[in-house]
Amino acid sequence: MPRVGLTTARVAEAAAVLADEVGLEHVTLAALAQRFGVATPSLYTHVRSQADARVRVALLALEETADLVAAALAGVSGRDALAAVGGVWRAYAVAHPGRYAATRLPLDAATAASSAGPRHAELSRAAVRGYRLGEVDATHAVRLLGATFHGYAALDAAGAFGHGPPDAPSSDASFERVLDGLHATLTSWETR
Amino acid sequence: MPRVGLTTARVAEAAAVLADEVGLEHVTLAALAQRFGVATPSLYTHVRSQADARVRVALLALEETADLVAAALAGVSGRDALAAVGGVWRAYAVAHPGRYAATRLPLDAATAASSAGPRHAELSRAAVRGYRLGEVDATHAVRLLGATFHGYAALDAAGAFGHGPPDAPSSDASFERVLDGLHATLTSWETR
DNA sequence: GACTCCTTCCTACGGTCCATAGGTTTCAGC
DNA sequence: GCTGAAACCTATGGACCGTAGGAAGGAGTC
Repeated sequence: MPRVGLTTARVAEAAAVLADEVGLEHVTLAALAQRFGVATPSLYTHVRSQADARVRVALLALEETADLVAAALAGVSGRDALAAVGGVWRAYAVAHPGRYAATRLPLDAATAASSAGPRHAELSRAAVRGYRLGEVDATHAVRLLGATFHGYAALDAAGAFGHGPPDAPSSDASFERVLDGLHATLTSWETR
Repeated sequence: MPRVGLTTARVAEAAAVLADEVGLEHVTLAALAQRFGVATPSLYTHVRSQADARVRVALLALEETADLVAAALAGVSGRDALAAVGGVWRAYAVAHPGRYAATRLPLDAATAASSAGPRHAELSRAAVRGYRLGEVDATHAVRLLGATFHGYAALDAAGAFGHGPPDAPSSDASFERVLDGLHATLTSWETR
């Protein structure tokens, strides 16, 4: 029997592809094994459990999005920087719904610390650097950005913006207004 | 064998309690049946499937939160109204994590239309009424509020605000700043 | 080129759960 | 007491997770 050449990384990658195709909650080890042409238990050499496989999708997606955000942020500041970060998440959530959902998984402290999460925090701080905020205010701003962008992506993914009347404004239009709002808020962010 | 007296409503209520205790993803029909002292298949008289049970938790939670928001909004406007709506969601997400998670489930169009979702949209519109926005801008504002509050609750629930350094500002403090930001944005929300 | 041994991958298995099929019992109303 | 519609049951099949223990591929050694 020829060996397939499984590795932890290849399993994680396949899990990510599968997640995008069928949704993160349908990423089963059975389906992954079938995709590799391998018996289910063989995967346990490379992944500890089903939950572990999903966490690895999250780590992979966090790395990917961090790279995308870093690239999008190059050479821009102010509202453009906000649009860059928000745009990456919005586009990623549409293009890779399973991976995006994985980024919303709660990670334990050690895993979170060694993930690209801290890099995301750094990138967000960089995105608001142009607004010349203090240390603490920058933290608040990073949280505001994270909450807004992820909340927006989540509502969009859940179809919440499509449940209204047909003449309602488009999600794109609302997103521009959201960026306007964030920009205005950060521009005149007087310290309390 | 004495009958337990199951009804769809009682099953949904039990599912909600269970969801808060063990998490929405662990709401199994087996666990529900055990809680009632009943065989698993007996539940199918009242609920179509496991997914149906979870959707019913969502509908129940949307009703509950709509009532809470309506009560919190009574007699307030402006920033206080924003704080009222946001405060309800934040408190609910902490007090009823399983129910809250259920409110994030995607619903099909018919279910969404007959849920308390439209009432939530109406309530949010009422919350921003004091800012005297136009029809379209009000829609944008409602989306902004929804995205921000739910994104914030999600990040908080995922522990994203606890992964930072120990001297980072509290989640409560950031939330106040978020309210400030939303208030400032809506106050000077010039039409494009 | 045969040997060794680590690793990969296998079969076999037990357990939990969802969901359907079809029978039995409870109980309200007559 | 009778009847019929429920509620609730047992039996069953199927999907999946995860463990145990064995067989086989293949890299490195002599």
